[in-house]
Amino acid sequence: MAARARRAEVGVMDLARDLGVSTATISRALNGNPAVRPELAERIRQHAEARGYVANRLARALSANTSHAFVGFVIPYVDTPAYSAVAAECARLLSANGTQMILTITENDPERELRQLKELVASRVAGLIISPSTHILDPTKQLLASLPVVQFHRACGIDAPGVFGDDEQAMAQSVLHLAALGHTDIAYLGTSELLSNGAARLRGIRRGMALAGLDPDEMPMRLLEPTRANGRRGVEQLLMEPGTPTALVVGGGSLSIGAAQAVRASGRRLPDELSLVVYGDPAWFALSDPPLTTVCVSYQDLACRAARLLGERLDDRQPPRGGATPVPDPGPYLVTPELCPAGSTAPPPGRRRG
Amino acid sequence: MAARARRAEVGVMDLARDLGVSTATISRALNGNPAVRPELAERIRQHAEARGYVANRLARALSANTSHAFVGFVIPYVDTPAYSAVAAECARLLSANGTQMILTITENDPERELRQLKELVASRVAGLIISPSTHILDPTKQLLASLPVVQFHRACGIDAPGVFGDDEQAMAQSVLHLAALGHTDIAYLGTSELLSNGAARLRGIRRGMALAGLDPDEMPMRLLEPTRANGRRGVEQLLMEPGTPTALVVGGGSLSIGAAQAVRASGRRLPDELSLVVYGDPAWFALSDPPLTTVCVSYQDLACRAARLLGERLDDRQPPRGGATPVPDPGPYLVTPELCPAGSTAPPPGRRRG
DNA sequence: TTGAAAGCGCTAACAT
DNA sequence: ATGTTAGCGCTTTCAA
Repeated sequence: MAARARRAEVGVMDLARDLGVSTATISRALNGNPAVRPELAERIRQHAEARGYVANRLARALSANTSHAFVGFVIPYVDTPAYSAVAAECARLLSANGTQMILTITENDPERELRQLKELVASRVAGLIISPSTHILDPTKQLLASLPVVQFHRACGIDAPGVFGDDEQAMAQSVLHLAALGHTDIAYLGTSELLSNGAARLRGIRRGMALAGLDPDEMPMRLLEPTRANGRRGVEQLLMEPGTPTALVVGGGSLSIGAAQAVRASGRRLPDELSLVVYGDPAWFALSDPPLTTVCVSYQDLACRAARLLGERLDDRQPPRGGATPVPDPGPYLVTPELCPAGSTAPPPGRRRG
Repeated sequence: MAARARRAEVGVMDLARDLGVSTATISRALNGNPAVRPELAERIRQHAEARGYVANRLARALSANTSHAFVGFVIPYVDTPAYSAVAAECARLLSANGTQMILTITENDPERELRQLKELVASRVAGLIISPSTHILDPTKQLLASLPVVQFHRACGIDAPGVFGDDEQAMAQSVLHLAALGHTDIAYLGTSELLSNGAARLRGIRRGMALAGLDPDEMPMRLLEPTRANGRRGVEQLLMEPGTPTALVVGGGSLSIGAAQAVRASGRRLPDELSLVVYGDPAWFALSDPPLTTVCVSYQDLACRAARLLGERLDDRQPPRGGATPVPDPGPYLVTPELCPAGSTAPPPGRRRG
């Protein structure tokens, strides 16, 4: 009997006919509009349920010209925890809000980013969570200015709130940690200064060096696009240079994985022959032996804030009148990474022998 | 001047008025309908571009009652490569097709899964790529029967194509590998038999045991929900049992990570005191020392096939008449994992000393 | 408290 | 080859 519930596609009109009321009443009841007599509303809801009615989100969003049906989630990659953890958390929070998340991968390609952003506004997304590509295009910036945006991990000079790791602070700390152990020859492998987070990390490193009484300009370093391969490459280059460093700090998650591999491949023993500080999610490094001293970032925390931030921004929609935004922008949220010292850092060889 | 391009929201009507043609012509031109005079079509496209027109996907999808605007991507988790790699690849392929991907995380909760699936059909998704939850609900199955679906990693007894790792084969191989080294006390830590892949892996293990002349029923094993914590727990339990095994096979990605950690924490040396075979993406285990013998799965490969499969299914839409599907269903696609022997497997202690 | 009717922005018959 | 005219399924004035 009930099994023949094929693609019947029940709509408001059907419900209205069934119950002898108007589509308007149906709509109101289903949206919890208090103007409907409670008893009637209940009956309508039950009937809708019984007939297996599911509202067409497209029609709804089209009609109510503003809606929370979709938000866009735009990231360079999804197969690294820095992004996937945030994606997971945002999906969860948005879903609880009845909003669907359109996932979009840019692979750090500015053209692709722009194209996909256009498609997203074409889908009338209520807002956007984005980790911008390195070389963001101008039209992209303009687009971003036209709707609620929350950025994370990377900032791209637009006027939108964002959540970021407080990398500068953490990186400085890691240098001081090494210096306290007695290291003076510290090398840095990090991410392009064109990335806002790359720049912040480098600033931190330099500040740490200065605070430790070392000359930042003497420091051997490599700034590369953040990939595992570059992590390996960077280590190989840095360890081949004259005046080999006794300690290496890596500023970037993917770089760190590659770097740790390369260090092991080079045969250098941690921490006897080299001290190593990596960056990222501790889970990545769980298997390495010895455990690595890590600048730990809580991506979960970051994700929560990003999602919540967008939630607030969406609720700011339709400020009744007047141009002044009542909610003061609290500036960027900083998630403070924590330096977790472990077995990969120790005094340098010279010190230990002396 | 051009800077005041506020939220002007150009629509087909505007373009039509500008150019003195009808909205129908605009629509046709923009959709590449050959019925429009090429010159006019070109002019229209240029004007649309110039005015910064972006078609409203919602209106489009609502009007053209069938569309490829959205597909749903439904997975239990996104922060593990088994899923995120597939998500990335699908997003890429779909995007090239002008389709947006709605990401949905079930966290393996059947209720949540059903709810989200309903929301997806409410958004009139053209199809679905899904890795079903463990205890899928009956209404969920019915829903899945009503639209093009491709499943991956896990099968849930619905009539839909899918792509899976050929785990049975690979797991059998790993047992044979250990047996060839001389192991007779082999333990297995795997995933619930309720999961299709858990069942397949266990079948493989048993087959391997039988082929090696060992009694599968004697084998110590634990079948747990696939999490890292359970990986640790399982190892602790198995290594505490009387008649401690000399080799351990782990069937599951997250389990493997936890297991590797627990083995190290237990102080057992690989491969001298214990041989270990893990399962999953080699990248996870890149840092472990010694390198782990791994059943390697190409998630990228799997992802490609899944996305392509859905592409085909979507093109099958609207079979003009007649009920017979012209394209024969090729059955499940199997991606064959590869056993990569490394330093974590060796002859058992007894053998070596003898 | 409810209904009638006008859209939302686009596509697709059906005319011309 | 182009225009006219209905819708798609819902929300939302405006009236009653």
